[in-house]
Amino acid sequence: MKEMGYHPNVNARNLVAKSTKSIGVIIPSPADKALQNPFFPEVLRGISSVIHKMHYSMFLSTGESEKEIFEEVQRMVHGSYIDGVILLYSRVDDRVTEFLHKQNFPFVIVGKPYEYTNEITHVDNDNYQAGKDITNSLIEQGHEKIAFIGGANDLFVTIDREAGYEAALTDANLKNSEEYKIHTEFLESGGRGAVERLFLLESPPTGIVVSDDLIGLGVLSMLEELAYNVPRDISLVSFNNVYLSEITQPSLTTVDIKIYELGAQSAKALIEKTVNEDEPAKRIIIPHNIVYRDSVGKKN
Amino acid sequence: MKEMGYHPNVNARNLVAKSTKSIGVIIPSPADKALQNPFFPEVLRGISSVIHKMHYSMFLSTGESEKEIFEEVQRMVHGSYIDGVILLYSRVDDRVTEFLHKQNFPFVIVGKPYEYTNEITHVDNDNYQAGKDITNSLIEQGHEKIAFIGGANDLFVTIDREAGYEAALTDANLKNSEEYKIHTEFLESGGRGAVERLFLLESPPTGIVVSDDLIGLGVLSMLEELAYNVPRDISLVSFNNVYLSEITQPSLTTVDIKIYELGAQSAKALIEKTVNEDEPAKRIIIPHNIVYRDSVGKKN
DNA sequence: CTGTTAGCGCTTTCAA
DNA sequence: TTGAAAGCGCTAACAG
Repeated sequence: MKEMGYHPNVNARNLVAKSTKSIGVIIPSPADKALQNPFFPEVLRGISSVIHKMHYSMFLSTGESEKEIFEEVQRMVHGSYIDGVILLYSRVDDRVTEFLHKQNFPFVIVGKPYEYTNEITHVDNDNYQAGKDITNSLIEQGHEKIAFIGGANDLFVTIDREAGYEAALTDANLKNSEEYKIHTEFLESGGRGAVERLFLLESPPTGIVVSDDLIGLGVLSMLEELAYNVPRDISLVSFNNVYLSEITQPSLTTVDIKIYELGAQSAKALIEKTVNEDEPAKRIIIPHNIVYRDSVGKKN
Repeated sequence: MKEMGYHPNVNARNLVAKSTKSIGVIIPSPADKALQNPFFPEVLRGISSVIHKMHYSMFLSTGESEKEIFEEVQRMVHGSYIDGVILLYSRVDDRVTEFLHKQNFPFVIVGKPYEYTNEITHVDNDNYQAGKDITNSLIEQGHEKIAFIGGANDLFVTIDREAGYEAALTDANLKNSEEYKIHTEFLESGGRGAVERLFLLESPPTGIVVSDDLIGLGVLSMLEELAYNVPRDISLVSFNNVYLSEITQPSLTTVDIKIYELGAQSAKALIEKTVNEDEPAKRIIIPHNIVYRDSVGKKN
């Protein structure tokens, strides 16, 4: 009967099984910007590793706008393209999250949900603690004037890491001034001015905590142009431990947030959820650790 | 009838329509390595832009091994998960290409197919010409001793770019020596030795053509560690014009191969092929141009 | 234990 | 123009 060359038709099977063994992965809009950050390829790797192991497939959604994403998610969910979705972002007042939650459709967030924190399975780092740890690593080297440069501040990562930075400062009885905090998309020209202003201050910082390796790379380049030497004149630390941070000159001290693991665990949790209807919501925290490299010097 | 809240079921529709309006995108194995290179996120962007416009979806295949990829492609094709596939690589003696071609399944290659070049639709740059052009840009600055550092040399990109480099040298009556050519995966420690050896030569190069921005970044970092100044001591050019090349210190002169366009055109061609059974095979060449930045100096 | 049948949700065809 | 019916390829339920 099934001699050479028979292959089941997925659509027919899915139709009756009411399951597609596919999951949707949603990249934040605008996808073109997001994909610039090595964070995403790396989560994707993590996700796809377990996806494959479980014989699932992966639909990638990369809308250009929030609206486009929302529509695609709607289509995917209602059309039963997919069994579940992984959200690679968490934003304040996000329609997609709202929708998925209302529909009671299986989904997990990589990051921290804005609302319904206890009802939505999410996998995240302890970004507050990570912010504290990395800031302390600067304090331990004698730095007392430490600035913070972060990306979009409607993102929880930024908020949490910044809060950790502030807490570390406070714990060490160090000045915690607004002048020392910058929020910028580093690729924009605006970022440059902000960094320059930092050094025009009466008492410029000797250390900088940057919320992301990619921004860190931009800052590094800026600093070099402005003729500051890292780590001699100024120390720099960041987050993510993306492969870039190893290659830069000097290499970056950064907190390794285990991006791959973030992806793998989220996929695992999602599949469990799709398989078992009433798998409870949970929060999965991936431990971080600091990777010490060459961008930090002792305060002299 | 169709008041609020009706959504067609894709599987039912696909079953009868014999079309899924989905395409598979195959990332070369091992996907984890490949995804490190910003090239892929960027093609993905290009692909997804037209995919969305046409209301198609995108299946991402990211196997860890050649075998895994092959199996997934088989599953996707036979199970009619997808209407067509985009191959993001072209390798010598590739099973996947062989399979797709034998099956007469719609697919396009980003790059140059090894066999059946005239029967397989592919979108590519003129990498030979690009290699020539970028090498000439070095020659025009007075450089006569120019080295070439390339990645895996079973990839057509590398081969073509290297051939262009050699042609430019020959055309200018310059020395074309084997000692000047290195093939390496820059992330491996081996690469370092190879670069060091270059400068131990009796007559070390004053310019380097690197086959890829990512490798370029690695070389840049190495050079800095070895205390060579770019562009003062040595000039560096590369390929791809990935966002990184703008951010490095110094920024990289590189050939812009329009990665986004590569992706967009391949998706467009594929969809045409899936829609129209006997759309003829074609070769689509995306024009390149050189982006001049700060990594090149005049030979002094 | 093997074989037959109903039905998944849609589109397309054909009849009214 | 509108409505009923057949069938896409499979799985699950049921009968033999």
